[in-house]
Amino acid sequence: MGRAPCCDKNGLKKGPWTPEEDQKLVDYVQKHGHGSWRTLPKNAGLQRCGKSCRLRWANYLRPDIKRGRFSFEEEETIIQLHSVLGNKWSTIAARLPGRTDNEIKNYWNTHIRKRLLKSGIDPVTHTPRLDLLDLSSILRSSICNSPQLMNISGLLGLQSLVNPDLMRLLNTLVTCQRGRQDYSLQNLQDNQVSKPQNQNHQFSSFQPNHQMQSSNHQQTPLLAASSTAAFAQFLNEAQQVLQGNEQSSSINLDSVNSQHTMRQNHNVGFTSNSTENVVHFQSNQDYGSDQVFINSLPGNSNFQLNNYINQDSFGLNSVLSTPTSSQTPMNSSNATEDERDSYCSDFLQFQIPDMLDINGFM
DNA sequence: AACCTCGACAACCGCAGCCGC
DNA sequence: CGCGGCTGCGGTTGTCGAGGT
Repeated sequence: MGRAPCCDKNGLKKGPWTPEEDQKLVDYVQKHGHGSWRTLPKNAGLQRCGKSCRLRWANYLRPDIKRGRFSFEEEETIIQLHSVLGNKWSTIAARLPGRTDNEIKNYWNTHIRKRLLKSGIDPVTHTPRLDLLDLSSILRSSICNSPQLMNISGLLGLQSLVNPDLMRLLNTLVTCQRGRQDYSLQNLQDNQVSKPQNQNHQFSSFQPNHQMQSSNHQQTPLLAASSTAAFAQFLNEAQQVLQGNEQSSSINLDSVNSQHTMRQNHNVGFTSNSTENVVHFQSNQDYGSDQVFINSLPGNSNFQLNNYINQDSFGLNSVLSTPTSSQTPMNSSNATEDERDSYCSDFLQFQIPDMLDINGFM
């Protein structure tokens, strides 16, 4: 219908607001309320269009606006809400008192989005991105850092707790992976000699990423395709085992560290096209009790990210609840940006190899 | 010291929906 | 019911300062 411009552009100022303009706007709104934004600038003696005034008031001058950096709880809430609502910034802002949609949008684009990408998560779909991931990174350090790790159950120290079939499957995967390595066991051992500290970390394969990086950088990078094929083989065998294991379709190691249950688990599920079995690499936030469990789940056959909140499998109710304080490295207002990065990449449990340039995907 | 790059965030633009006339 | 104005919303751009070269 040929929309008229929001205001007469002639003679109206644009760009950053001066303190004098801010004061005029604040004084006027406090005395009269904003009323009609269209007529406000004239009444307040401002050479601005009403739209500009409304934006300035709503995003900056409003008295109930909370300034300063976002807390971890706020950030967590934003991520959860965004995974459900998408770019509904105003709706998200309604759940964060004192924060504006513009502020949240900016924070998302400059902080959270990049962090998710760095962690291998598509910020739009909140699912892992195969094109960014090297699945082998999850197990690589184990393969390369410990000559005895061909026995994964030994690596995990869990023989008495874990279904031996699961251990055999993990061994299969590791063997498959290892067969693609160009270097020999001797090289691995030499490597180990050069990094004796790793022998003290039986759980090194499931250490948070920031603890793995130094060793990873010295490994021969594996192609994602090869690791995907290996993983497909692994899943195929997993399916067979699970089919023959009807009494328990869920092999869950949660009990191993049940004392460290967390309020929120952010689980990354790898699913195969040929099976509904999902392998979760789940990281607890205490940095010391990472877990692996295989679960038989119905549903998607694609890569998926499941956010389980209080056992509510991504229910809207839990997402929309006001976040409560949780014991994380992020709670402290003293948490540094690095700590936030480390934490986030930990619970998302993905790591983009440095050699991959993800800028092109951003 | 000058220049460049990049991150952060304020502000603008244009579209869509709502509502009153 | 349709038109036009107003507001809200989301995407994008502009500006500025800090840090690096």
